Amino acid sequence: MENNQSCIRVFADKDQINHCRELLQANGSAFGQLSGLLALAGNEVRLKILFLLEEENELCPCDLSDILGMSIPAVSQHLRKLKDKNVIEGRREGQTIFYSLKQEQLTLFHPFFKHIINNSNIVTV
Amino acid sequence: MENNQSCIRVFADKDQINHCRELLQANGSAFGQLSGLLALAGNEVRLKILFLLEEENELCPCDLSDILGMSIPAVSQHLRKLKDKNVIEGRREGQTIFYSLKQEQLTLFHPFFKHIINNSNIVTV
DNA sequence: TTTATATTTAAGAAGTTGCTTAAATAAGAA
DNA sequence: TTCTTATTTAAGCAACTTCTTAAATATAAA
Repeated sequence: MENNQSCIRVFADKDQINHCRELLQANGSAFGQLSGLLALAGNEVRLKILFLLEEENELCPCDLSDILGMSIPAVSQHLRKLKDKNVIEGRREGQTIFYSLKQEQLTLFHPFFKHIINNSNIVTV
Repeated sequence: MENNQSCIRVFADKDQINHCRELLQANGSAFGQLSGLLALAGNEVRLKILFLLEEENELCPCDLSDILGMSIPAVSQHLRKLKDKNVIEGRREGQTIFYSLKQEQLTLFHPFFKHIINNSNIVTV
């Protein structure tokens, strides 16, 4: 931002602005971490994957590809993002890898699943 | 997806796959709508804006620019996205426009604010 | 070992996001 | 009206996302 003659309102409440700055500082990396997780669920495909894992307990990339109607590499790349942020984990059974939700971020994601069910009921009924 | 000889596992559970497809269909546009909202909060700047509006009740683009340390047009463009999805609303007072959270999506976003507070406490204490 | 199956990885293209700068709009004060 | 302040809008650009296709990896079966 090269704009030094920035707006700084005449009636700006300096105390409020400082208080806000401190609020952000006090909460340190929490914003980055949380927004990172929300960005995962902010993609429709990944939200569906999370919802399906909640419902079915575990699913493999192949089945997800079939269910979602998209290529296996595309699904695999979404799963990797979810795994990288500790949202899901995989267990191998022969050639197949079954993915499931990790407990770690479930408290955050759980309300979304209810939100989906509730919202579609309103539309459907 | 041009890949017709798709993976379709030998041991795939056809019933489970069909059940999943129906689950997605039954919930119609809910996934698109919810992921759209989550994508808003999935940006660190916008998450901070939402958090600040929750804390301060209302703030103008100019103050937000000052608090967040970014240009006014950049802030304004984030506010527009939030307004377009009915998450915030503005009221004019002279030349200043004060933005605040709308009740509409508050149930969804409220847990995030608690999450931020809790998470930063863990780190700080 | 060769072949088939399940998954991942990598390179590249197309689309989206989020900033910048400059110009436009809108209201208040001189 | 002209000037200042607050905000929005628009064009352009760099970075990021998400897909595609092809190749690599890993396990199991012939």
